[in-house]
Amino acid sequence: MEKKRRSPAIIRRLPKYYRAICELAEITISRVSSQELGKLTGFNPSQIRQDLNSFGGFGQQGYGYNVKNLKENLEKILGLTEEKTMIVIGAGNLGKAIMRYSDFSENGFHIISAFDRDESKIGREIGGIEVRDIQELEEFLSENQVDIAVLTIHKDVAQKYTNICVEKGVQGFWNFAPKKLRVPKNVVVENMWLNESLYTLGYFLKDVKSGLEYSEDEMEDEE
Amino acid sequence: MEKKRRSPAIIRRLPKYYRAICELAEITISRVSSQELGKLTGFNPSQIRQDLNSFGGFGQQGYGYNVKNLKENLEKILGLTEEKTMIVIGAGNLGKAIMRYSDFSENGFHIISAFDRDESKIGREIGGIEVRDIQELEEFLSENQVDIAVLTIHKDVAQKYTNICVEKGVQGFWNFAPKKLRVPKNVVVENMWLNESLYTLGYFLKDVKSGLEYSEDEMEDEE
DNA sequence: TAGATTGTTAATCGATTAACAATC
DNA sequence: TAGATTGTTAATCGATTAACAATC
Repeated sequence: MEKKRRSPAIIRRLPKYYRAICELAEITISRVSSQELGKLTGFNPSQIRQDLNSFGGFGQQGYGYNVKNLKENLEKILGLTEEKTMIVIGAGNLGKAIMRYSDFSENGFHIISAFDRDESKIGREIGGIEVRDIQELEEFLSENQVDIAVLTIHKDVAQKYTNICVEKGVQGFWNFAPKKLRVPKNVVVENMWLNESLYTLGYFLKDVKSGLEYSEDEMEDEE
Repeated sequence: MEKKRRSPAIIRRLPKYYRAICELAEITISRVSSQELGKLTGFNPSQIRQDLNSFGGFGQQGYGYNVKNLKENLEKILGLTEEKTMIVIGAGNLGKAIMRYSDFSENGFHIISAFDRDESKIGREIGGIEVRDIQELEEFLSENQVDIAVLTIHKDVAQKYTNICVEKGVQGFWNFAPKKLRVPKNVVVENMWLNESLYTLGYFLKDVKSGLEYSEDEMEDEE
């Protein structure tokens, strides 16, 4: 299976292919061409073929891709069939929102605990997940295998708790704190920076408003 | 000021430059070179100069960039000095988190109302913002100028409320619902898709784990 | 077999980086 | 003036798209 170039750009398209394929599977469509997949996702058919082919020949000439088969392959590539453990560090509004958002566990992402320093939160259960004293983080990590730490704490302490997690072998970080983290090479950080996203939106909005609707109302997919 | 090529890639770097410049301003550093800015942000100095220059000659040969000046220019470019109104559609966990996150208003992004269909939420105040009946959305939009709608509702109704907003002149959408929206050309959508982000993290994590720490422990910035 | 559509190589396009002249 | 660093053009690199042979 080890093939070809695989840039982060490719990887970020995979979930989009996966979503489209899931929708097709849901309405029990059994085959799809790169052409059709392109229509659904907004990507170039050629690009889709190349992306998928870099992971293996999932298609069949003259036929296209088998939906069920491709779905399974994408799940395997993305690792959605494997069970992953997560902890949430910082049970504030955002942390709570993530804890209550149960959809992740459908794809193997399980939150097994949350941590906070706030007395009033410690001991409570949110979305069926216990909130522990952040003081116990290190001990918890010694006793539990954790794949991903979700950072929903203040940016000023994000690095501190990242270090503790790294020390204890956590290799994945989903970072909502607007702070660039320093981590060792074999550790992965995925940033979810709300403010940067909003600023970007603000720019494009300003842009479009100053452009004064040059082409009124034609519907098109965003992106 | 109208100059050069400005790809989305450039625009998405601007908030990163802005953050770095803010940090410098905070510790009262008055000048910075593209070289130093590169160190702080992880971008190539050449790229930084080109990016900034596409908006105007903010620097000075032999000196670099004046921090205060560059900060102001970035604010102007990003439109952070202008006041923007936002509404939150869907006062669930995520919606609430955003309503309580007051930092946005520091840069001119003001949430003026929220909407939900849930009786128990309607009439309540969250983070100082009133939650209204979603039935009143259309009326509210007729009476209030809204720049950005934050979509934190279920994906199945995201398009429906987007249409209402578009109809009433809303041109910016910050979309947390995992659903590609169809909008007219002069409307901007910025997607914040948690699940795609998490899937991507999952992939890279799997990748790094299978790579089995080929180069133990060297610290480096992520990204 | 003919038609369709992939897999894969080649061509194009755009974005990043290097180089250097301009100039503070 | 000499040194530094931008602004800007040119070179490189990588990613996207087109083309087409392979093959179901």
